[in-house]
Amino acid sequence: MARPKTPILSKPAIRTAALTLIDRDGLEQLSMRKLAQELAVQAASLYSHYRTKEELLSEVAEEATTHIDVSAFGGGDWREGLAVWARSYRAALAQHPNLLPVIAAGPGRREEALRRADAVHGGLVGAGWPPRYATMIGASTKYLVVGAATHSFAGGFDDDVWVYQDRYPNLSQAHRLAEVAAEIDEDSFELALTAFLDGLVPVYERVRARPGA
Amino acid sequence: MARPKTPILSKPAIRTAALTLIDRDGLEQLSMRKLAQELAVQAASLYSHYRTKEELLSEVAEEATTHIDVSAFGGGDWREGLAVWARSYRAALAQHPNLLPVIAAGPGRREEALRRADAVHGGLVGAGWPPRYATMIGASTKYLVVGAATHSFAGGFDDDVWVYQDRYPNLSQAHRLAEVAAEIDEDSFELALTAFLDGLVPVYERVRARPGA
DNA sequence: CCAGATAACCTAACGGTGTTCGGTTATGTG
DNA sequence: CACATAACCGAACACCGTTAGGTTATCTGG
Repeated sequence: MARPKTPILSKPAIRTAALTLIDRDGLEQLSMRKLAQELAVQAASLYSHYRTKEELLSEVAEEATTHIDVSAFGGGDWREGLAVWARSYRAALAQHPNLLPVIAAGPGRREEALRRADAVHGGLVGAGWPPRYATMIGASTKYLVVGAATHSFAGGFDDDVWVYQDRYPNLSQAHRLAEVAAEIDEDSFELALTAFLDGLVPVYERVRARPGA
Repeated sequence: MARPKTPILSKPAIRTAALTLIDRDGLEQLSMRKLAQELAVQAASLYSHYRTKEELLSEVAEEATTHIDVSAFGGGDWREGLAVWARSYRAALAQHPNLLPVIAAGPGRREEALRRADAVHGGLVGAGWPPRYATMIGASTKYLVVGAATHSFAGGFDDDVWVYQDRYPNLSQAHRLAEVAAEIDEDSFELALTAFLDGLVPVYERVRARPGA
């Protein structure tokens, strides 16, 4: 068999299949051969559309993060802008947890990621933050989101974690609560985000009062 | 050649060589064959000491995190305890940035990591936080540390260059940019940690005033 | 003191990986 | 209608983690 009458592959089709496999079996289970098999094709054929596996994963990541919302900075309310951004960011990561290492590995050459970073930065500056603070706050918020996602989704403790309870008495509470891990994750993230934003308020007032300091 | 007169390998020697290679060439460049070569040995010999590569990496990670300091919870000052923990945690990650994915992948079965988690949890409870909050605060602080480390070390600043331009508009040489990025990372982390801890104070007072809520 | 077990290395191989090379054939273009 | 190109395939390359089975030095029990 050689060239088919109608093309079997396309970049979007490859991306969709890859993301499906990643969601189902995990990132490290994805191989070019398995992906090809899913598409009823040979592995080498994928390289007509993507030059490397890395390039494919990068575009998959880009596609998975398109719904991150940076629009809430419009009103000049930096607190609301950050909160909406952070929550939608986290939601995007939560939708495809197995993809997280790819996204966390950095923006790479993903155009949209840079555009969003620019919107956040501009929104903070527009709301009155000095540029250098805007940089730091944007980075810090990302820390919270990515950090929360990694530790929520990355597995954490093993399943049979009860083994440790007698040896680590203080953790027993945490482990009991691990039954509702998703709820704890959510609450922890909200607590951290709220505390962080609250803690930023006095900094904002201080900086605004004395712009030169 | 068969069994040597004096053993060539040992678990510590393997760990040290592995960490050296990881520091020098990056995590994904480490293979059992290269590691064996560095130790003047065949790859299969490593399996007399470590059952899998994963087990080896886990112990390397454990060794690299031994200096994380959870002792500051002793005085009952939860704010100081968290700050010392977070900063020493971050310092440990910064010392071996290429190892970060292994550490970020979760405590797994690493004894020391669990012991420290227990100490943090116990320290917070001892300082007056309800167990449920202790769990969330411990997790959140880790979010900050791991998130900061992920985006500082793993990120490759090639594409994040624009972020720094407002602060250092004249800086276009990439080699000087690295140190600038490090400085901004440091400042961002400190800002985030301080804001987070500051934001926690009113929560603490609220929770203490009404323990049932 | 010697026998057997064990420890620590070896060579060779298995099944897997990402990727490349050189085909073959259908389609779009001059 | 010729030809370039696009889209597939089969086979292979150089790696990877890991295992099986072999060889030899050292340790241990009788």
